[in-house]
Amino acid sequence: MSLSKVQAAIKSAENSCKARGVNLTHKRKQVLSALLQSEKARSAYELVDDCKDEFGETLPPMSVYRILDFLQDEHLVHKLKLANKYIACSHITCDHDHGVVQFLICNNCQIVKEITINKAMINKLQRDVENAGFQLASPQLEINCLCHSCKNKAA
Amino acid sequence: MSLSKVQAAIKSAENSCKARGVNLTHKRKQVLSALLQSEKARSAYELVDDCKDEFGETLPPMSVYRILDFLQDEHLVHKLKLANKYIACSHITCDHDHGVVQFLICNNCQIVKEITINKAMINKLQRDVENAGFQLASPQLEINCLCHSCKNKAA
DNA sequence: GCAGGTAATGATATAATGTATCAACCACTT
DNA sequence: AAGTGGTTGATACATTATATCATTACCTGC
Repeated sequence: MSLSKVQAAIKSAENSCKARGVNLTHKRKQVLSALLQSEKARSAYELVDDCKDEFGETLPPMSVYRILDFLQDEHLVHKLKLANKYIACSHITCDHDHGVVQFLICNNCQIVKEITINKAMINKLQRDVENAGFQLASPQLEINCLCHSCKNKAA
Repeated sequence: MSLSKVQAAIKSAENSCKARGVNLTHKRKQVLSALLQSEKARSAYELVDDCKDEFGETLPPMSVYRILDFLQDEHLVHKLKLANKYIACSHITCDHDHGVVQFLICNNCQIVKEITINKAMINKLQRDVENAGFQLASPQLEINCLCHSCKNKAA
């Protein structure tokens, strides 16, 4: 993401935090900024390195985990459990309605692509899940995939 | 799963391994058996304990990981990445066509439930994924959920 | 039966990810 | 300035997983 867009996203996140009465501190901004700038999902320890490289901040891993928890509570960051990595929520910069976003995660190189799928489909899935006595944790699925380039390499 | 069903599943696994020219050894059978008997998904280290408790076998974790890799290669076991745990493939005992099985995983207690969903839906998802230049690793999705009892506790 | 090879397992060390706990710091109020 | 709550640091440790080399089991041709 371009630096100017990152700036705008941080600004917007700052506002939404203020509105909710919580504090987007300097270090929380740095972690969020590192995530926004990254093309790929990042692990907590990668974010420690990112903040070191980019801001000269040596955050202990513990703090990064806490900050990630905070950012998740504020819906600014999403954890991809399939990859044990974190990404900035795409809606931060793009608030208009764009269908239901799904995460395609390459099992080989762990690159993440977001696609939108039919809402009717998610609704159907949701009904099936509820009929089984469960409840969808999120309409965003994490989907085990192989990306184009890894698929070709494997062949 | 009842013991007699476990026996039958092991037998069937033995045959399919023989057909493929690989060896379902004693210890591999024990790990598979522990998985089949378990109601829930098990971690590798839990399987170490299971084999100890049940067979008096003290397998080193390294061996369990290798055995799990083998069982996955033979499509006898599936790894749930969302939970970092392993389950026996349901088709081992039940080979007739029963639609597409999906895993519902409770984010709180990690109980796993399998439901079957419409094949048309999976086909549609598959097309969407392929249009994005990706490829489904498996038609079996791992779906972040909350189970009935955890949902009630949370309320 | 046994030398030699391959498959399977053991043992050890270590990496990667994440949590628990208590201490220190900082900002704000009074 | 002292108290208070929120934030961060430091340390220890738990859990999951991999790398590497040694050992054992089994089979095959002789």
